Amino acid sequence: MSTRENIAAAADDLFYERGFEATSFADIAGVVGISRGNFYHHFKSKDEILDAVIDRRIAKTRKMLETWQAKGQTPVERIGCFVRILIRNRAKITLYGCPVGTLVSELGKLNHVSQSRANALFSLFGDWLADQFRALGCDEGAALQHARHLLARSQGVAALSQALRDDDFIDTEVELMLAYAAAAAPANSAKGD
Amino acid sequence: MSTRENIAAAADDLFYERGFEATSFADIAGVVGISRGNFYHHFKSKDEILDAVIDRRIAKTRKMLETWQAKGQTPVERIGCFVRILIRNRAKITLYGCPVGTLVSELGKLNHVSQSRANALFSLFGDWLADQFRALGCDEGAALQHARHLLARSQGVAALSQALRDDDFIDTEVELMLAYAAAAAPANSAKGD
DNA sequence: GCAGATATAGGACAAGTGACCTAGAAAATG
DNA sequence: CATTTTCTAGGTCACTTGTCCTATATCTGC
Repeated sequence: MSTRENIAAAADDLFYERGFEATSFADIAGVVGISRGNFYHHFKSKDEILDAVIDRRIAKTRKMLETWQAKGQTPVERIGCFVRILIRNRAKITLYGCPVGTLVSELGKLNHVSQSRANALFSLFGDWLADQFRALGCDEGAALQHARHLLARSQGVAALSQALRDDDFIDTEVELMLAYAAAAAPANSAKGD
Repeated sequence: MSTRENIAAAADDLFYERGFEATSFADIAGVVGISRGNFYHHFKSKDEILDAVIDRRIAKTRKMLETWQAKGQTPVERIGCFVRILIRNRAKITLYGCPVGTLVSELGKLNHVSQSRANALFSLFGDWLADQFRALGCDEGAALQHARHLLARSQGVAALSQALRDDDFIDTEVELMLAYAAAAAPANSAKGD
């Protein structure tokens, strides 16, 4: 892996674990094992590193969504893949929250130019989820609403699990979200509504 | 209002709008209109200001919950008061997220000593919500689960509304949460389940 | 009006920040 | 091998941070 990629990878972790502003060049340099002055050969500024980190996360997310999509499962099962990230990444989420949500929140408070770029991560998940609900037979409006609903629910679970520390809480909420997805198809939603 | 209270009030706003770490003494001094050196007559450190801010928020929250409790409404209506904070504070939430959630998240990433103190704010809302569900006839376990569920949902809505910007989204989710509360009483939950 | 407590201003401090520069090492290219 | 390009280390820069100090102002009780 190139030095540039090493820097982006280290920054990715640190921005997640400590936050963007709280992470210094010295911190990243310490992890990568290079000198501080060397940064500016690869990135012109800290903001440029942030953009590289966001690009990295977008690429990783895209790949992850494609994997879920290619598995040939039903839309409900694919939505299950999304929901179960909460379980798969439970340890880190309990400590640092959702990587997307906390970054967008911090950049928003900092009035940072790259907030809109970070929001693209939300759109990535949101659009993909909406596709699944459309595949379930939902019309455009319902698909969007369901997608945002699950996005919000997972954000909430991540945020609260950082405060609580109750492992059962995540499991319970994941089950509820899976049930929500299963009941979202138009034929079923009439019954549940 | 005393200078000490002025400092705490200004810090309260700034910590919410910009974040704890991103807010400097110079920022607070600018808002209050005093000199930087004057702080240390009222607070020994920045962390002490943070504690004062948390105390302030706890007191305000307690008062708010008491108001809701004293209104003599039904438990479902009281839960509605909680859910509708999202609408009442929509403008600020869209810009800065939930004051409780974003603070707890930031302090968690900073490994800050006062994170547990900030978590008390979550407990305040959580315990109160659990009381309402208990009043609805839910047993201890169900009441706790419902309370955390709504807490998480409201966190998620706040987090997502900072990214989206769609006013309809908040309204839709609030309606769904109100419906959830209305259906939570044991007699009704059997029907909905 | 005086003495003591309280409050305020403004400067100084060391430490850390992002940014920049230059000299030299390493790698690639001819 | 020589030369050009790419990379790296370490120092320096101006600036900001939280913290602390001292001199002055304001208020309070006698």
